[in-house]
Amino acid sequence: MARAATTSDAFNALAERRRRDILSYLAMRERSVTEIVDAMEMEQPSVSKHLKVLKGVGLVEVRREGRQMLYKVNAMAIRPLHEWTSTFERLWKHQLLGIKERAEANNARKQ
Amino acid sequence: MARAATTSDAFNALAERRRRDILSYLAMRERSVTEIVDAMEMEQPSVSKHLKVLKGVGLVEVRREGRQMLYKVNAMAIRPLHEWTSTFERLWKHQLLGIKERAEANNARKQ
DNA sequence: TTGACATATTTCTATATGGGAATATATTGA
DNA sequence: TCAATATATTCCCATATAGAAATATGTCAA
Repeated sequence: MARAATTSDAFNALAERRRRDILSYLAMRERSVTEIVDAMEMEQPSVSKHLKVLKGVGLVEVRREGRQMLYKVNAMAIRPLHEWTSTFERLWKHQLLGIKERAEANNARKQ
Repeated sequence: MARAATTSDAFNALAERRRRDILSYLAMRERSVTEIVDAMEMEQPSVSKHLKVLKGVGLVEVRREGRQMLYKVNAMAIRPLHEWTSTFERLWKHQLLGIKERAEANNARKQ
């Protein structure tokens, strides 16, 4: 078997940096494909293909306005990622606390 | 160009479901490869390869104990994902609020 | 040293990609 | 109807998988 399809879920779709960049750009507001192309400095066909993947997993929504296609983020689709990572939050906070404590113990020794 | 390597960053490494499962399992505590194999119901070589990818991006750490290799999560490496998704939190909360308001307006109309 | 156990690596293969280039489709205004 | 604008699709190709199978490496205990 090969890697899971980019369109299989949000995790796979967002593995690609360019698609995360596009989503971040869309976070401000709805944008046309041309606006995305200009902002991202990518070829238009590439942008269209990335948008297709994002749409495939429900990360963006589209509506037509004349000849333009206006894309916007569907933030709800990002929640599964946020929630999965949140289950580890306790762990890294614990890690950070350990680092802080060791640093303070070090400082005390140096005084 | 093809897809970015699974080892290029945490986003790519975690796109694979099996690797997320392994990390979730390790969230409880340090585990040997055999324990992971038994829990995940995967072939041992597959587990070793997934662990190699996870280690490659710093998502796990290993230490040897006799003939066993004990793997544990490095939760810090998950933070970039958490933080990236957090930038959209405001948006989905806004979405949820909208859904709630529409539901309430609907209820009021039906009374 | 040898055998058993634990883990890692190699080889193979089908498959899906991302980008580039070219082209197709859709919509508008004249 | 036609040209211009906006977007999508197709074709090509180098590349990196994940899993299966076989094998290699490392460590201990007797």
